[in-house]
Amino acid sequence: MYSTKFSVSLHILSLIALKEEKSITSDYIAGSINTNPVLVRRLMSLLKKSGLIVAQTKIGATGLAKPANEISMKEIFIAVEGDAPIFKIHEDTNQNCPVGARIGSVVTHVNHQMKEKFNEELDSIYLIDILMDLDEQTNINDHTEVMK
Amino acid sequence: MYSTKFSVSLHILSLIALKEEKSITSDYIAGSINTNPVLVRRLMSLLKKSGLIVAQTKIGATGLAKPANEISMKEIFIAVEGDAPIFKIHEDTNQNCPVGARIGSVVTHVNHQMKEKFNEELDSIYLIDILMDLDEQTNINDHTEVMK
DNA sequence: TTAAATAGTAACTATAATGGTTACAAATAG
DNA sequence: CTATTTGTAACCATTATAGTTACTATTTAA
Repeated sequence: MYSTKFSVSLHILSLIALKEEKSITSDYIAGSINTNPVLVRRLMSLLKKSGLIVAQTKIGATGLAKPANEISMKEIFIAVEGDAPIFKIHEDTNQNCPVGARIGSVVTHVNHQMKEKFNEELDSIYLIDILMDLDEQTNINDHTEVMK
Repeated sequence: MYSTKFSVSLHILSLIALKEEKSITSDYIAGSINTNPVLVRRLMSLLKKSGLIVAQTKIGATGLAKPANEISMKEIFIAVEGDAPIFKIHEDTNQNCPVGARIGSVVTHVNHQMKEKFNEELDSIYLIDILMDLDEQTNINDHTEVMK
């Protein structure tokens, strides 16, 4: 199972996208997630390096680096989890066994196939969809007061 | 990234499916993988519990529990990696923040969506495909001697 | 110009999962 | 019976994650 990095990043990006002030700090974001600001800064640093958000010292994140309908889950996932294959492969199999000698390339092929489909799916969902889902929930449920 | 359990399981299942003797032991399989027999037995135990192979004390695995064209990657994956969601979600978000209170169900939805596609893809590949790939490789490359 | 705030990062800790190993009881073929 | 093999328990080393403290660099704004 992949770590919480991806889902926490969606939380961070949503807060930045929906903020009403002109900027938002890692301290504030950490307060919404209920975690440590350093953890938030680490993820924000990755999101910034991947060109998804704009942030600067002293004032915090000023916004998304591009519109929410141009930021796909794939970009976000790769930014924080990397672009590694889906599963690990045991190297160093016995080359004297016909199966041991050939299984590597066969499972690597399956691995690539899985990864391709996985990325396709990630690439079919955009940050705007997340924001719309959040908004829908807001209308359905009673309106919670803005965090203080 | 998922562990080597899935790819090692494909190795194990291939050996069992292609064996020429009437049974095959965890010791022999471990020799082809180049790992420890206990690790192989642990995976074989899971594959047996999920109804994919038949094995018994003293003689080892006698074969697949059903034809290779009826064993999907999904069954194998779930047998050894479980059916957990794709990524972890940070619980305990701040319920006083409108985003913190609602992001959980939104990312859970994305998680399910990803998992569903992932399973669909796993369910489109069968053990017979792996065996055919192995066979194809055997015909292309020079024939390695059977492991002794 | 200075002071306060904040990002960015290094370093450390605790926890959990993985891959590997030793050891041994239970089962069973022969 | 006995030798073999599965099925587990228990342990260890390594790695990744999540969280934390502490510090430097930057930069707004007074």
